[in-house]
Amino acid sequence: MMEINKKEESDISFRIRNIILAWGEKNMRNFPWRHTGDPYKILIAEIMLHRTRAEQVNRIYDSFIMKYPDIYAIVDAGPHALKNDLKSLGLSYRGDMLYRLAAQIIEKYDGNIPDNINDLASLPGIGDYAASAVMCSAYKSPAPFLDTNTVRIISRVYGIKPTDSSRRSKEFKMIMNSIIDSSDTRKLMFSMLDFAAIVCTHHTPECSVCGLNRDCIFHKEMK
DNA sequence: CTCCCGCTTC
DNA sequence: GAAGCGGGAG
Repeated sequence: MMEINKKEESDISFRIRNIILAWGEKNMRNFPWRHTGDPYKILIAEIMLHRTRAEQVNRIYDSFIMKYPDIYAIVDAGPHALKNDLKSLGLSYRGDMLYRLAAQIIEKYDGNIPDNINDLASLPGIGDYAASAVMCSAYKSPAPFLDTNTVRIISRVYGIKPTDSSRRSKEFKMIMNSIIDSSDTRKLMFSMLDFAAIVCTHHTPECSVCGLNRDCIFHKEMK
């Protein structure tokens, strides 16, 4: 009984992993923060991406990094200048947050961005998602990305109704870990984000061209 | 677990 | 109206 469930579970994880990775090979989007291993640049991207579309961030990201090449440039600039340069992204409190973030990294960590999930998540403006993104992208740790997009894929395929707390729930984290297994986590997570943004969209998902439709409970119920 | 945030895009 | 590579506060 338990054996069968476990096997079916791993079969689905296996198919999700490979289908998403194959899709990503051809369709993964190409943002500057996805190619760097510099924890600072990834941290900046995550602050900007907070509840903000990637295309929107992409418009200002390069010039922002040019203007603020490191954590000390952030502190030197001060909250007001930062708020002004982040204005087009909305959520104006992020200017202050970014300043406090940089100041705390300098004060507590001598300017070095922490390389463990607990210290990262204790920083202002950095929660589970951003901490995982830094661990995965900068420090090559298999940390899962659980955001509205990846949660949507899992909730649809597995038929679990998503709630506001799904992205922090143990259930979704465990499923995501089973999908990651020992694959290239960074590539898989970016592929998954883009798959959700392009195929498994919130409104009118492209189920007819979705490689997961055979396994997807959401799709089965829609037919 | 629930609610809010702020602007842009859909 | 709702939602976005979420995080913090209640």
